[in-house]
Amino acid sequence: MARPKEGAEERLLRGTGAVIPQEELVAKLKRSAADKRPLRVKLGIDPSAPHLTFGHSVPLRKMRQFQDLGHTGVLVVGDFTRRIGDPSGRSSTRVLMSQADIEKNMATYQDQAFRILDPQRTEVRFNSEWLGAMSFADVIHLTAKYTVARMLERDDFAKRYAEGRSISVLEFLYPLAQAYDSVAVQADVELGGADQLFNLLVGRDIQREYGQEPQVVMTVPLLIGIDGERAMSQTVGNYVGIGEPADVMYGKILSIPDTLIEPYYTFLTDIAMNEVRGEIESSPRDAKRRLARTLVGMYHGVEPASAAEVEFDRIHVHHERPSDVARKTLDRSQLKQGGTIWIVDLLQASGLVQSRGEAKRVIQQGGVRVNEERIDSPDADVHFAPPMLVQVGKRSFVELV
RNA sequence: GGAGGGGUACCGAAGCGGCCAAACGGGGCGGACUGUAAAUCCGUUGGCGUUGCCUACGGGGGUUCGAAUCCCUCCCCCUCCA
Repeated sequence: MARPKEGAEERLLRGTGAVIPQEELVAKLKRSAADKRPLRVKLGIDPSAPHLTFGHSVPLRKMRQFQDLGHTGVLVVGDFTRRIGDPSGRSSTRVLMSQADIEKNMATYQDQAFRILDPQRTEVRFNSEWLGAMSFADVIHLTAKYTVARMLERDDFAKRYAEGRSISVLEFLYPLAQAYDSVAVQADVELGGADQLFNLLVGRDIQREYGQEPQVVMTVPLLIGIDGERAMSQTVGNYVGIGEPADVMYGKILSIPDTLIEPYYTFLTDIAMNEVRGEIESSPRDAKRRLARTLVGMYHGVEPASAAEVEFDRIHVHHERPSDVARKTLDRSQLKQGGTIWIVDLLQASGLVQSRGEAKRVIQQGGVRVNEERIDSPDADVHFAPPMLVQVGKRSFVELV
């Protein structure tokens, strides 16, 4: 099982940020092969949102690489920490979550995570298992193993402290709790985003305090979201979900700014960079289409990927109606004498607008078409002859029957 | 325990007695343009067939012809000092 193949190290190191310390990783890999004992590779996940995104996929893919070499992936769900409150400090208003919500999110998480991971080599653990069992005395013992000065080494703590902004004691407990997770699952390696570096390092110290060999810390860069500016996040909305439908996924990828094409190839696909670099330069459009096809193919299959591409071209390049339009039934009591209906009522019935005011607005702005014909007056009545294709904007269609 | 700052539309943030359905920015939506659902530009952004009415500036009460703006009270956040 766990025997390093030719170039295994190189492959594991590709696309990583910090690997601390690299020699220890090499040593652990060697020993693992010699003892036929898989390494335990930990990744903590926050169960606060219902979907995994391409951002999550970066460390998950790294974990998969370890699994392909025979190692064990340990997903640690931060259900306990999540129930306690906000770890970030950037927003104090994060809502606490109930166990039921967490479990609901976890169901979709696992389903999505196993599109990347090898289920046979994955352990899923909830940190409430051990953190929930600790007594206050246990917690105090844990806190005694780390100093305030060292906590303040963390960038955002240092900065906030210097600026006189508040840092709650709870926030000091988070890195400790996460570090204790490493003790509990006996992690050999911990993966995380670049922003997790400090927390992962605390894990090493705490493991040592508890008499364990410190884990190797491996970070991966934070993926920039599809807005091209901020890190991918569900809160911000600039994300692509692993579980999203093929056509949505395809469209989102195609909308990324050109500067993201290269990093997305690097961190999200297995395609060798020298294979695409030229194309990114010479024809970003084609490079991006290939990227979209590749990624949709990875999560949905080759067939759905090309179908998504065809559909995208149909709607956005050729400006045709989509092949699959939602259908709604019109309540006939809204018809006037003579079988006509006020256009505003028609739009409301279609569900494409939220209010009459919005209906009138989009009409005045020239965004409404009925059976391909632009409607230009908010006072218009139209003759109702099902089926009718109602369109608002470029990409919202409903067929009324 | 003391001192102070603040809660405004989806979000951030101005306004501080009538000209406020409320500046500005972000987001959203529509249009133009485009290889693109990117960027850019323009417009629009509470509800109601609607020269007006209703709902809205943390909750409740009050002053006034008139309140987001003044007063009382309650709730909640934040900062500093101890």
